[in-house]
Amino acid sequence: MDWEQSTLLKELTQGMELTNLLRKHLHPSSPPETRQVLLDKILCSYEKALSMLNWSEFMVETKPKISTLGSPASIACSSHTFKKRKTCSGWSERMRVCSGTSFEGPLDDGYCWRKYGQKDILGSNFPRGYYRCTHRYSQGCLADKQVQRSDEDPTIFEVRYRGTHTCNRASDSVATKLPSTTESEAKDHHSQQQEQLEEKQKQSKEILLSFETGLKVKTEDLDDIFPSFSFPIESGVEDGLFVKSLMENHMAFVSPTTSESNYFSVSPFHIGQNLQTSESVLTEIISAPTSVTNSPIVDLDISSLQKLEFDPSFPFDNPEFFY
DNA sequence: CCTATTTGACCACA
DNA sequence: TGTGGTCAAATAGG
Repeated sequence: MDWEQSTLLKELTQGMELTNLLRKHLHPSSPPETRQVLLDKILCSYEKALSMLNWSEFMVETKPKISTLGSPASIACSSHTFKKRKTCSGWSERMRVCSGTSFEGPLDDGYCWRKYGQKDILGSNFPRGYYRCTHRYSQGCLADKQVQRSDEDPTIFEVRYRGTHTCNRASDSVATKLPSTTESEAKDHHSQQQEQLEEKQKQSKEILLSFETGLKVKTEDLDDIFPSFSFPIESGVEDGLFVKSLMENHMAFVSPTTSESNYFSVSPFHIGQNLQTSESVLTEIISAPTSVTNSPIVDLDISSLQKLEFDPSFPFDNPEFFY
């Protein structure tokens, strides 16, 4: 956790320094663009710091409790095959990503994941893939996800997320902050790889965009499966986290690839910002169907989320953002 | 070379 | 002891 602490400290310190810098540029003679850039950078720093704190807090708060997630078989199979097994806590609720066609493989959610395992799951027809953020060691990003093809509908992928992304893809192309003896040579190679990566993501998103109309993200409220488990205090946290994961994905799904719209290539930390302002609304949307006992599945279309993702105060007109 | 994936081994936990 | 999660060596691929 030393890395996390130092990064947190660094982000907060940077935020303070930038604020001081901004103060100097408050003069009307100073160009407004500079203020805008500084403001954006400050927000970026603080959001990153907050994002890290959220993750730590989440780890502490949810660890002792039993996960509200059922076994993977709980959804695919009827309840008689369900085992009340404590899965690894801290996972977000399940999201079901449907491609609408027989589109091969799990959908690209905009992040770089590295597969580290695959396991056949008892009672499931399809194996579960285990992924972690590519930047786990380079940037200490602790985001994880599990992907499993649904038994009911093989075109649907059930995706579960754990942790939030603290990585910053924008910083990849910039020289790495970590001390490295082979920095210069690694940098060239890295930026080259980054280009390939971006190209790959671009292609995926283009495909995704063409699928947008048929794309569905569903969640299931597992309180129906765990009626005896009620965590009124934590449920808000969980909803928030779930929404965060959901937002991150939708963010990726709707990301345009054109160069003129930089906003959508923004880091997840900004999703967090928007999330905080609109969380109650989103939570309401998502938790509303929990009272519906016979249909716990929620369909969320892109447009409803897209509206919420837009922050009217966001500086759309600033091309320097994240550069 | 380097990075990503595959896959059997290993481990923790119930 | 069985299961799900993770590790790490082997392998693939650019």
